[in-house]
Amino acid sequence: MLDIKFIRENPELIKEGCRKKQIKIDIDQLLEIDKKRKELMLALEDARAQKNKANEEINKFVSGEIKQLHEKGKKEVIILKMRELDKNNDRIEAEFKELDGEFQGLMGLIPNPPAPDVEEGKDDTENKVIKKWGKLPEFDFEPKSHFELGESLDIIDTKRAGKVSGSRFGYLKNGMAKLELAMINFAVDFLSEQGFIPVIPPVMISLDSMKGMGYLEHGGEENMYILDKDNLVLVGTSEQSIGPMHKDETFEEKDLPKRYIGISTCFRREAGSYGKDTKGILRVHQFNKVEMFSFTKPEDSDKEHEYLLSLEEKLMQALELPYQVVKMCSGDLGMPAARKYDIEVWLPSENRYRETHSTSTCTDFQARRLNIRFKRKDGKSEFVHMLNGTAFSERPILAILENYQQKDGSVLIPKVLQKYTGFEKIEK
RNA sequence: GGAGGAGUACUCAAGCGGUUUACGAGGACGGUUUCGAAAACCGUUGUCGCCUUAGGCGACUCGUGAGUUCGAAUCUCACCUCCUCCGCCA
Repeated sequence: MLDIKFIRENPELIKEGCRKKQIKIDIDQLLEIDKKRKELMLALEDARAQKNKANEEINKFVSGEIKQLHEKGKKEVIILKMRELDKNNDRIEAEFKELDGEFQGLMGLIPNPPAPDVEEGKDDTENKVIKKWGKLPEFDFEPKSHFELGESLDIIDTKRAGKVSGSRFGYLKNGMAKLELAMINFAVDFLSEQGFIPVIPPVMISLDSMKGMGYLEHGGEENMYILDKDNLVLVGTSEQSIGPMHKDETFEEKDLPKRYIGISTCFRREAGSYGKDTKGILRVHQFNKVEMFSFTKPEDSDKEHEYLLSLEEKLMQALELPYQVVKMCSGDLGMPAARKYDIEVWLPSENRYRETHSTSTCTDFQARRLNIRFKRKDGKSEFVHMLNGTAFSERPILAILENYQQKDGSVLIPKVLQKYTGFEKIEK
């Protein structure tokens, strides 16, 4: 949700933001509705004020004295007047509610405009690589893909998962299961040291919460598992569960930035990705992820975004995996994001980089919807800024398998993870 | 699943149809005082809007939403959340 005051004052900027994100919304129509809505609101307030005033008249003649009024026939006159006021009130209120519904509906569809430094582009083909790190591995043998390794080492089982659950699921077994736990523990330890608060959040959240995070509009619900009977949604990332934690709350200025690490399973329907990445577990309906989430003051959010990116890089560097950083163009940003960076890891089997991390700043967009504020020293309250970023998911493990594979078919474990796994190698 | 009880501002907490402008206490912030601090005292401490120079004024706000009434924190209904007891349970 954007600030209507800001839209009134900067309509061109908002129009440009919508265009850059390739979302069609008639801002002029919105402003027209806003104007009428405001007039109606004033009329409604005035009508209510009249009613309240008339009521005060009656209040002057409480209990016993009201009988006196009655005798004089004055009560009937006042009450008749009240009925008139009531009618007027109801009429304006009904009119206002209708217009307000229209207004809120339109407001809910306007995306957060891209940050000024984000380049315009239509889709992911126009994203820019801004950094490369690490040396690509060289093999003196034909490297296997993660799913070939998974099968030969008996650590990933998609066949049986197909039998039990369907496509895009997998069993992680043996060394793979331990490696995943090791990576989660490593990330949690690393980020705890940075002051992040570890959280295992609910993975089912209310539709309201999901709406507050801005992921239900513009077809977003297509990618979610919605539990109709219970009005719940399975989260696609723990961000969706952590953001609404502080709904309707006001932080003290000294408590910001507030940083969390969410550890959760994530669920995605992957609608519209038929035929893509069908082998192995690169793209699955269910995976575990460690996620960073920050609440900051507005003036700190850009700095925080760079900080989250730097932490993601440090994590990848600790695993010694070659990666590149990609800055997303405007057309590839979601509804709430103002700026987004991806980290893509090198996958030898595909001979290209694939996304493992993503960090976004949503500025005050989500905070406005969820009503999350903070109080400045002078007592004024403002909306916080909210940011998120991946620490680790299952994809980096696949990258470990492929980048650390040996000629004999075994896989070495990155040094930093060895104390967590308790072994240095996965072998048959 | 059954039976009860409760949700009031940042926190605790009174009020249970009309002198409520939501009592009171604590916390936080600002001020007076002080060499400085404590204490004391005086303010401020929800959201939206209108007119403005200071500063006024209005609407909304007692879990949420409807309803009864001239008038609702207070009465009625529905829903949400929490607590206690019973049952079931990792």
